[in-house]
This record gives sequence, structure tokens and C-alpha cells, in this order.
Amino acid sequence: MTKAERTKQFIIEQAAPIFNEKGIAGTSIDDVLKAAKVAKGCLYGHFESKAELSYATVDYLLQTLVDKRDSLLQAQQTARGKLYAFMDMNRYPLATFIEGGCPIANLATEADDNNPVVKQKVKVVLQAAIELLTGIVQEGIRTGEISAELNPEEYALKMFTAVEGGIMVCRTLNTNLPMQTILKSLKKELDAFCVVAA
Amino acid sequence: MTKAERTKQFIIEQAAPIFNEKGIAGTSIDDVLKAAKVAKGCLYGHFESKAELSYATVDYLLQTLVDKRDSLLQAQQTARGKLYAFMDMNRYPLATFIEGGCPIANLATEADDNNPVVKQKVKVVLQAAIELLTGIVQEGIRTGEISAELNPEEYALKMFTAVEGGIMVCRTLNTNLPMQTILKSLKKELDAFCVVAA
DNA sequence: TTGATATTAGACCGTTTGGTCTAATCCTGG
DNA sequence: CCAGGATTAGACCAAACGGTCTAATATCAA
Repeated sequence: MTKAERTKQFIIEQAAPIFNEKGIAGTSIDDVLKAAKVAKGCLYGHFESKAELSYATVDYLLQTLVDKRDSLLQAQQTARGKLYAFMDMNRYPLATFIEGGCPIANLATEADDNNPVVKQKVKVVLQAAIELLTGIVQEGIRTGEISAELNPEEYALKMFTAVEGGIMVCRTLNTNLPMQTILKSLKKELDAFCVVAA
Repeated sequence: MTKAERTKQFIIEQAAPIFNEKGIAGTSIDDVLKAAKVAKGCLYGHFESKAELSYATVDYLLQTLVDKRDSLLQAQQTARGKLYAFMDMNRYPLATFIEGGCPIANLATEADDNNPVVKQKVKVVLQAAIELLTGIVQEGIRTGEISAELNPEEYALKMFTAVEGGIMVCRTLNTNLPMQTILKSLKKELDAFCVVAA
């Protein structure tokens, strides 16, 4: 990694929490310059425009999230373990691994009506996440770990959306408590279909 | 209602979908002027600043949502009917009653880290919504309509957050289908605890 | 060490933004 | 009808914005 590449990456990493907290429209180039402690000419030597910077930062935000999730799930052998790991990853919405809440929800909400490029990026990650979770339930059923009475798509979707909505609720109410209640309910429901509730 | 009051209200109504779609930071005064077909001097005769306009519009967005919800729930006698009505109100996230998706989620996400006034307004509505839904389940249990095995707070929170998260997912994926799956699952779960599943 | 690469500070530019102001006109309600 | 409130079009302002450029300096890698 050359010096230039390292600087570019550094700018992205410093920009990430700002874009995540203030949104893309709400973040100015000066905000990023101040956070990265870098001159304007330097930033524009690495990025053509604010749009390009925002795309690179969005990619970084989403990839970091996916990497974190995948590494947590990979550490689990059972379907139930993986689903629990996903839920527990979102147990404390006030302290997200990148400041400002879940990038998926933040970006999806902002990009929805006026940023097709970002919307497409989020869409890809969102669809993959739902398919991943659905696949885990399916695999659990295939191995006999989970009862076939549980509809994989229904549970995966409900769990994912409840977690995302739960993050929003917790952050707005300034408390992690609602998420505990949500996860308790989701886990209880899952365990009711687990042949061996560990 | 005087002419001035009518004009002020009209501006708010025209601004509402714009703020809801583009966000507060992403909406310019000119956007509102164009939509309301009103001169700048007129708008600033009714609102002191963009912030004040945004607050009035946020109040309108949230109040409209609450009114709509309350009128739909009031039309139902049973707890199950009310809960179903709430879910069905959000059945088609691509066509929200005010363009741009659920104002609660939109405002909560944008205001979270940088707009305490709006965040507080959303917080009040959010908390009330959760308490409303929890109370409906509790009342259903009290009347014997719903089994006491169902934890009111757990179900209300899970349902509410799954619906909010479902709106986000549907809008990003450009399809209403995920919401159908989510609602099916939530209704199935509720009915399992309903003494008389109509 | 040295030549190439990277970075700096900030002046500068055009545009957009939120906001003010005026003078003329429109409208409405008594 | 007509007085006073409401609205207009847009000039104007200062600040913030995204973006360009330069000349000097710092840093890296062979």
C-alpha cells in the first residue's frame, strides 16, 4: 500500500462515522477535512468529487458491517448459534461499531428518494443479508436442528426488520432496553422451533 | 381560518412530502417555494426561519400519521382487530399516505445525531405508539380475548419494529412483498395466542 | 542523497443557500 | 366600495458550499 493509498483509505475511515451520523447531504467537505486533518487539495487529489468520496465511504461502511457480521456468524457452528450471533451483534444500538447507528438503515432511509447510486449499493447488501439469514434457517431445518414448522423466510425477515426497527427505536428513545425485549421475544420464538434448545 | 392561516397551512402541506422524501437537510427553501407556488417574502411572513418551517412541517407529518392511525384503530372493537388494523395500515410501503415512507422512521433516522428538537418530537410520538400497542394487547388479555401467555410489551415492540424495518426493506428493494411476509408471520403469531381467532 | 511523489495552506471562483427588503399589486371582508 | 392585510417578483446580501489552483514544503523510496 503506497502512501497515497494509505492516505485515501485514512480519509475514508475518518469520513465514515461523519457520513453515518450526519448523512451524506448533511456532511460538508470541510467536515471531512477537519476530521481527517488533511488539506483540500489533498482530498481532491484522491477523490474527484464529494459524490465519489461519498460512494467510497458508503462502500467502506457497508463492507465493514458485512465483514463484522460474517466473522461473527462464521464463529458459530449451529443455525441457532448463528442467528443468536446476529441478534447479539445488535444488542446495544446506542454503541454501534461505527458511530451513528446501522449504516444500512441510515443509508437506505436517506438514499431512498434521491440517491439512486447509494440506494443500489444498500439494496445489494440488504438483499444478501436477508438471503443469508433465510439460508441459515433453511440449513437448520435441513440438518434437523430446527423444526420444518418454522417458515425460514418469514422468520428471517421478521427478525431482520425487527432488529433494524429496534435500532431506530432504541436510538430515538436513548435506551438499549427495547432491543433487549425484542431479542428476548425473537429468541423465544426461535427456540420454540429448535429441536434441541441448547 | 383567515387567509393568512390558510396560506400558512397550505405551505406546510406542500412542504410535508418534500421534507419526508428529501429530508430536512436535503430540502431547500426554494424547493418549498416551488412546490407551494408562493413567493419568498410570503413564506418568510409566515415562518421565521427554515428551522421553524421544518418544525411546523414535522408536527404536521407526525400529527397526520397519528390521526390516520387512531381513526383506523378506533373503527375496530377487538384488540385483534386493532392490531390487524395497525399492520394493514402499513401493508403497502411503496405507497405511503404521505410520499416518502414512514415519517417516524425518516425523521428519527435523520434527526438522531444532529437535530435534538426534531428528535424530541419523534420520541414523543414513538413512545406513545409503543404504549398504545402494548396497551391494546394488555386490554385484549384483560378481556380474555388474548392469552396471558403473550407478553404484551414483547409482542407490541416486535410488531412495531418489524413493521418499521419492513417499510425500510420494502422501499429499498422496491417491492411490497417482504411486508406481506412479515405481516403474515406477525398475524400468525398473534392468532396463536388469540382465544377466538376470528 | 536525490528525484519523484504527496501534502500543505489558503486564495480564489462560481453557485447555492437562508434570509431581508421594497415597491407594486392583489385580494378579501366589513 | 375600499382600506388594510396578504402576496408578488425579484434584487440584494452574507455565509457556506463544492471545487480549482498555485507555490512552497514535506516525505518517501531507490
